[in-house]
Amino acid sequence: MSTATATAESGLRIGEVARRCATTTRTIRYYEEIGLLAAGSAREAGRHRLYSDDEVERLRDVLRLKELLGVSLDELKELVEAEEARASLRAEWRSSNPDRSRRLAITEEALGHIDQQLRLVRRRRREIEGLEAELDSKRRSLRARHRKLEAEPRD
Amino acid sequence: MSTATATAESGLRIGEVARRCATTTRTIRYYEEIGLLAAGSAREAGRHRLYSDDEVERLRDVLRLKELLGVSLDELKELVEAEEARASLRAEWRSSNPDRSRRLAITEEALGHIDQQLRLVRRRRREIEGLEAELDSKRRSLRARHRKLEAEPRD
DNA sequence: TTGCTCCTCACGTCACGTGAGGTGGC
DNA sequence: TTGCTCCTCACGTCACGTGAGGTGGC
Repeated sequence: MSTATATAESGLRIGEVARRCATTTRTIRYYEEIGLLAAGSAREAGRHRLYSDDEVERLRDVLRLKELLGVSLDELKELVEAEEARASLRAEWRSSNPDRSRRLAITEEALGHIDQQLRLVRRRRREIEGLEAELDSKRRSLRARHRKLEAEPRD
Repeated sequence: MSTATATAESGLRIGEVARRCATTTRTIRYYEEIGLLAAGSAREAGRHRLYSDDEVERLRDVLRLKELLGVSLDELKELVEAEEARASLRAEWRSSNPDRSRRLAITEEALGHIDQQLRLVRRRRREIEGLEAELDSKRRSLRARHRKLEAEPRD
C-alpha cells in the first residue's frame, strides 16, 4: 500500500514533497544548495532525498512566508534560522527537563520570534488593505455614476 | 526655483521619478525596454527622459501592484494594459461627449477592470489574514504558557 | 566652465527553468 | 525486467544590479 502516499516510516521523495508544497523539485534542491534547507539526514551522494512530514510542513511554512512577504532568500534565511532556533528550544524543553527560569527564558525567546514574524505580516496586511480601500473607493464612485446614468432619461 | 522639485511644466527626470516611486532608474528603463511602460513622448535617442506627474502616479500604482500581488512582469503587463484601456475610455468620455448608452458601456467596462484587480487583492488579503491568524494562535498559546510559568512557585 | 545627472552598452547576479545523460527503488 | 522517479551537471531566463565610457542641461 505504499505508493505516492508513503507513510512516515519510509519518508517522502522530493517529487511528492514538491506536489504537496505546490512548488518544484528544482526549488527544493536549490534551497538545499544555498543552505536554506538542511541537507536532509546525511544522504550518500546520488541517493534519493527523503523527507519527513515535519520537514514538509516546515517547507510549506517557509514558502508561504516568501510568497506572502515577498522577501529575498537572504532575508528568508534569517526567518528560517529563527524558526530553527525555536525548534531546538522546543527540543531542549522536551528532552532535558529544564528548570523554571530556563523554561521562562525559552518561552520568551519563542515569543520574540513570533512577534517578529507578526510585525512583518501585519505591515503587509495594512499595505494590502490600503490598496483594497483605494480600489473600493474607485469602485463606489463608478457604481454611483453608473446608477445615475441608468436613472437618466433615454435620449 | 526649479531644482529637483521641478514643476509639471518641464517634466521630471528619471532620477527624481525613481526617488518618488522608491525604485531605481534601471527598473524604469527596463520596464520601458520590455514595453511595460510607454516610451515617454517620442524622445530622440540619447536625450533625457521626461515624465509628467500623471506618469509618476501611474508608475507608482504599477509598482505597488507588483510588490503586493507578487505577479510576474507578464501578468503585470496585462493589468497595465487594462489600466490603459480605462485611461483611453476616460479620454473618450471627456473629449468626444458620447451618448448615454456609450457612457453606460464605458462605465461598465471600467467596473470590470476594477473588479478584476479587487479579486486579486482580496484573495491576497485573505491569504495574509490566514497566516496572521496562525501566528496569533501560536502567540496566544505561548503567552498562556508563559503566564502559567510565572504563577508557578519558584523552585 | 564646472558638477551633476543623464545616456547607452554590456556583463554580473539572483532565483530558479529546462533539458541531457545516467542511476535507483517498488 | 520494465517504468517511473530520482540523480547531477550545466546552460538558459527573468528582473533587474553595476560599472564603463561618454554626452547634456541648469
